[in-house]
Amino acid sequence: MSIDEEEQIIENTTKCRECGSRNLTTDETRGEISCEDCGLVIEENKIDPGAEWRVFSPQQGDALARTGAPSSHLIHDKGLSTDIDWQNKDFSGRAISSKNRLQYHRMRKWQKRARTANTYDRNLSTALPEIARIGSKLGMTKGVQQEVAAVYRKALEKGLTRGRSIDALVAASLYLVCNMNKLGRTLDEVANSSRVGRKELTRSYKIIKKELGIRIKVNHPNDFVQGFCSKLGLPPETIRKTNEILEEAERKELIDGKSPTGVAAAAIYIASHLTDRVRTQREVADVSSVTEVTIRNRYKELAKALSLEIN
DNA sequence: AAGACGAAAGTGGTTGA
DNA sequence: TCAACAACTTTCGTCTT
Repeated sequence: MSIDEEEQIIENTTKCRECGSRNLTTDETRGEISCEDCGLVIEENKIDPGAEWRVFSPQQGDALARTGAPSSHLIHDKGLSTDIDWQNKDFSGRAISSKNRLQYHRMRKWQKRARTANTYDRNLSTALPEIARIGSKLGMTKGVQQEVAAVYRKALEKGLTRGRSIDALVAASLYLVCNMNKLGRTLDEVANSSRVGRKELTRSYKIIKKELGIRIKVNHPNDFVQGFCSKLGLPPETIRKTNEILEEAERKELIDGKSPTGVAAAAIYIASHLTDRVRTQREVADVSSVTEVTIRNRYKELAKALSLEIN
């Protein structure tokens, strides 16, 4: 790699490629680096599954190298099991004699069976692909998906799957992790991406939360601003304005008891007008999973209390 | 025609007896 | 377990641009 290329890479991770700002924040739990000014996610999945050492000579590389793929919660045995290869070659690549082939075949068969023998593992081998499926559908990073998998494992160990569908528990774990990390995914978004209905999801969600003793701080409108605004393609300026409005609203106690998405949506709606990047109530409603009516109601309250006029 | 407005009735969740 | 309740949704007619 040339010096230029190296500098380019360093540049890419210290400066926003959208607005050029150097005002970046690192979010450890999400594994994201994002721009404070425009909200662009610069780097996701920061966790580097590669080698953590630097190598200065080939000999040293060999000495340091451990073996195998990185461990992952997303594979039902964490990727740590050994496979008997389906190629009829031995470890050194030589062909296996025909005499031994039959024996190898039997070994493979039993290994495969044994690996998913107990219900725990069999459960995981359906659940984990599902986590990956919904996770990527919702644009979650691999790191977050791993966290979901970890929560799911705990639920499984507590025997929460008994009598419940795997899909429901997966969706619930996923939603839980979203809430824990303030990822701003709504209940509806998760329900729509999974195979379970909203009702089933909330039920499992409550159970899993209670049984695992996880406390979630109630969502704040701020948690959704970033996400909604980027879906609406709104500039940093509008995001800033939205946050100002929310801050003011909080001081005047207009937020408690209201759905945070509704408040966020209304604030964004107002901000979009104030900053001349107009979005309709319909558009804002669509990305925030609230109705126009709710936006109107919140917006009226906000406008009145903060004496804001939009035209 | 599109967007905003508001009334009215319906829905699902929470609370408290 | 049930009723009361607030927040929110759905639906629809009307007004404004």
